[in-house]
Amino acid sequence: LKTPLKQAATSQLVLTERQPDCQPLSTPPKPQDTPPAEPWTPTSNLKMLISAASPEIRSREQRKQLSDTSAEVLQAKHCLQEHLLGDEYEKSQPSRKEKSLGLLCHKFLARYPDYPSAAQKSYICLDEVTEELHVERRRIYDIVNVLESLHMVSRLARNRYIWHGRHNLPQTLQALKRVGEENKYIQQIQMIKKREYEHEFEPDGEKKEEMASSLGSSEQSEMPFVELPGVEFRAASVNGRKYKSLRVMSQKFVMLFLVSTPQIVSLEVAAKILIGEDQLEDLDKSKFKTKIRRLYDIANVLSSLKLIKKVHVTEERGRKPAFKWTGPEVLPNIQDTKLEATSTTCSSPISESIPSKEHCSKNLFPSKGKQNFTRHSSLIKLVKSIENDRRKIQSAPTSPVKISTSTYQSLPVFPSTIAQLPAITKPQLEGQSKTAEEMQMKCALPSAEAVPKAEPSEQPAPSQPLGVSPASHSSVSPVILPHPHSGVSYAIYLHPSQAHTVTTYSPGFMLQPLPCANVTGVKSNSSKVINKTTTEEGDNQIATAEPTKPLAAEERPEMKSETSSQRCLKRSQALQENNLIKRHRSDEESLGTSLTFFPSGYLIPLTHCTHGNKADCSNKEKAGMCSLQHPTYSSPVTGVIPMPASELKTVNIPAFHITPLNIMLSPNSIAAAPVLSNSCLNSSNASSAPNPSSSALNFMLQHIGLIPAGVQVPANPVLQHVPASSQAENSSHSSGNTNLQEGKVRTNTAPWPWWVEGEGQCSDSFTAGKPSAPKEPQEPQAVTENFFRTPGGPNSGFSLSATSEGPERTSQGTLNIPQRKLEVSED
DNA sequence: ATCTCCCGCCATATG
DNA sequence: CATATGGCGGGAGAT
Repeated sequence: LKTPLKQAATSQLVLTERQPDCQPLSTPPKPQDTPPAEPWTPTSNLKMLISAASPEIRSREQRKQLSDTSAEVLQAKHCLQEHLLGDEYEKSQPSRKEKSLGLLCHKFLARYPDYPSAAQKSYICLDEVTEELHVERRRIYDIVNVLESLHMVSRLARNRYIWHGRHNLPQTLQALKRVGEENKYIQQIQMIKKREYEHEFEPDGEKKEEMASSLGSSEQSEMPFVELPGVEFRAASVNGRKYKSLRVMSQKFVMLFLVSTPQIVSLEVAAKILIGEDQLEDLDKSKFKTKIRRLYDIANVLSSLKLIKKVHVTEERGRKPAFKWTGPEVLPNIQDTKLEATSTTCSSPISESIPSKEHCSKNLFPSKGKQNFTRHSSLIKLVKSIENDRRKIQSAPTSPVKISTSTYQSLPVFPSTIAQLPAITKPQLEGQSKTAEEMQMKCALPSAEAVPKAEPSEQPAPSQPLGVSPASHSSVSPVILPHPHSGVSYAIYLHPSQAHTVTTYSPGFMLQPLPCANVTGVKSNSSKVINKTTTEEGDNQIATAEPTKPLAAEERPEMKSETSSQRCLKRSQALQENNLIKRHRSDEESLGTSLTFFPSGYLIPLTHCTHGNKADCSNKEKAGMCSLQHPTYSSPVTGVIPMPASELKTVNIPAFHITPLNIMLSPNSIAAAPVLSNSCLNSSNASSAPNPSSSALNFMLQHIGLIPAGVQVPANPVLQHVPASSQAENSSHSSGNTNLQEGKVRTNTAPWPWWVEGEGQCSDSFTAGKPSAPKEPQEPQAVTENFFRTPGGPNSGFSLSATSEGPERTSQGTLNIPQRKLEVSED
C-alpha cells in the first residue's frame, strides 16, 4: 500500500543514513530493494535526502559531496527536516511528482552545461547517471532518447553518450521545422481539427473517406529520424526500425509546434497525427492512450528543456491538455537557401546555418555498410535537385509519400522524404577547424577565470575511442576546461544579447540571426556581455544550482526584445544592414583579433578542405569559399537582398575568420569524424561533383536564383496577421490591442517550471523570491487560431509552394473556415 | 471522473 | 548468452 510508503519515506531516509552497511530500506519502497550493489554510504543517503528535499539543493550539494563529513550529513538532514516541517507535516517526499520524468530530467540536465565548449565534451555514462540520480535505467532512456531526438546528445556505444548541449538545437529545430513543413503537418492538423468540427455537426459524418484519403495522402508512413550533419547516429547498428518511437515521435511532436501557427499543440491532435502516420486511420482507442502516454513523457522532457510549456486549450468540447512552444523561434524556412544564421549564440552560429537540406538527411542506410555520412558540398546540390523532384512528385494530389514506405531501410536509392544525403560530418569540420590557435583564442577570450564552482566530479577524461577527430581535439583541448558552465560558454551566450540589440524584430527569438558581424571585438565585448547577462539574470533566473547557467542567456533576448520590440523592427533591419557592412570591414580588421563568428552553414564547403593538410589547405580554400558564402548568409539574416553573384566572388574574407568559425561549429560529435582523407571524393554521389569550390559556387548561385525576393523577408508574415499568436504571451505591448479577436488567452506567465511552482519547500534562498514574479501578468490576451487554413482545395497540390516557400505561401491560399474560439490557459 | 504518467514486464538489440 | 535498450500498457497518484 502506498500510503504507508509516503510517511515512511522520511523516516526511512533518516534511518538509512546511519546504517551505511545495512540493506537500505527494505521496507515499503520497492525502489530500495533493487539497488544491489550500491554501497549505502552516508553520502549516498545524503544525496537521496537532498534530492528529496529539493532539486536545487540536491544538485548543488551533489557535486560537493566528495568529502562530506558526518556534519554535513547531519546538516542536510536538518534541512530536510525543516523542509518537511515547514512545509507540510508529512505529505512530502516520495510523492509521485518527485519522481516525475520532468524533475528527473532536470536533474539530468543540471549535470551538463547547456553549451559545452568544445573542450569540455562530456560523456554520459548511463550507469553513473542512474546511480547518481537514483533512478531506474529505464527512465534515463526516456530522457536520453528525447535528447537524442534533438541532437543534444548522441550515443557512442553501450552505456555511453556524448553530451552536445544545446549547440545543435537551432539547427535541429530548423531541420525539424522543415521536415514538418514537407510533411504538410499543418494540413494534417487542420484536417484533424476540421474533422472534429464536422463531427460536432453531423452525427457521424461520412467524412471518413474524405479524411482517410486526404490524411492518408498527406501522411508519411515513414519518417526516419531526422539527422543533423554532424550528429548522425553512431553506428549503423542503431538503425533498426525500432528507431521509431520515442525518438522519432519526439521529433514529430516538435515539428508540430514548429509548423503550427499558434505554436500550440494539443495532445489529442498530436497523438492523432502521430498515430496516423504509423497506421492509417486506426481508431484504436488503446493505441491512442498509449500514444498519449508517450507524448506526456516526451512533453515532460521538452518541458524541462523549456522548449514547451503546458497549457490548456478550451474549446467547445472542454478544456484539453496542450502544450505551447516556448523554445526559440525558428526562422522561417526559406526554402533551400537556408543560409540565415539562426544562431542563438555565436557559439553555434556555424552549425545552425548549415543549409537546410543537409539537416534533413536521414539515416536510412541501414544495410549499406558503414557508409560514412560524409556530406559534400557538391552533394548538396545534387540533393537539392533530388529534393525538388521529390517534392514535385509528392505534391501530387494523391499520396505522395507512399513510395517511401519501402524506403524504410532499403535503398539509398530512394531519397525517401528528404534528401538523405550523406552529411558532411561535423566532426570533419571540427577536426580541421581545431587548430591550436583557435583553441587558444577561445580560451583566452572566455575569461579563463572561471567561477569557482563545483563541477561534475567525474568528467572522466574520456579516452577518445574514435579515431581521427578525437585525437585532434584532445591534442588541442588541453586548454580550457575551466568550468563547464563558466568561461567559454559565456562568450558564446553573450553574443546573442548583443544580437538582439540589432535583431530585435523578433521578440521571442532566442536565436536571433545573430549579428555575427558585429562581434568583432569579442574579447572586450565578452566581458561586458557577461556582466550584462548576469545582471539581467537576477530576475527570473531559475533557481538551478548554477546561477551562471546559460539558460539565462536564452531568456534574455526575450525580455529585452519585449521592451522595445516593436520599434526595433525597423531599426533593427537598418542596423542589420549596417552590420552587414560593418561586418565586412570588421572581418578584415578582426583578422588578428579573430573570433569573428560566421553564421552560416556556409562552412560546408570548408569541409572539402578537410582532406590533406588541414590548416593550409583549409585556409586557402576556405577563403575562397567564404567569399562566396559570405554574402549569401548575410542576406538572409539581414533580410537584405542577396548580393549579386559577382559580389560574392569578390568578397574576400580572410581565412582566419574561418577558423573561429570552425571551432564553434563543431562543438561536439567526436564520434563522427569519418574519413578525413577522402571526404571529398567520397562515395556515391560525388560523381556529379567536380570540385568543391565550383560546386559550391553553383550551389550558391542556384540559391540566389531561387530565392524569390519576398522570401528573404522573414519578418513572419504570420505574426503580422495574427499579432497575438505565439509571441503574444510575453509581450505586453501586444496584449492590449489584441482583444479584437475572439479567443482569449489567459496567460499566466510563470517562468518557473511548473513543478516548482507550488512547492513551498523548494524555496531555498533562491527560490524564495520567485513566486511573486510569475503572478503578475495575468492579462487576458486574445488569440485566434486559424484552424482550417487550407492551401488550396483538398486536392490542389500545394506541393511546390507550400513545401518550399514556407509560411507565406501557405497563408496565401488560405481558406479560413470558421474560426473557432479557443482559450488557452496556462496551468 | 479525468488527467498525468510512473513502474516495470518483457521483447529486441547489442556486444 | 548476458546486457543494454526501449516498447508498451496497467493502474495509481494528482486534480
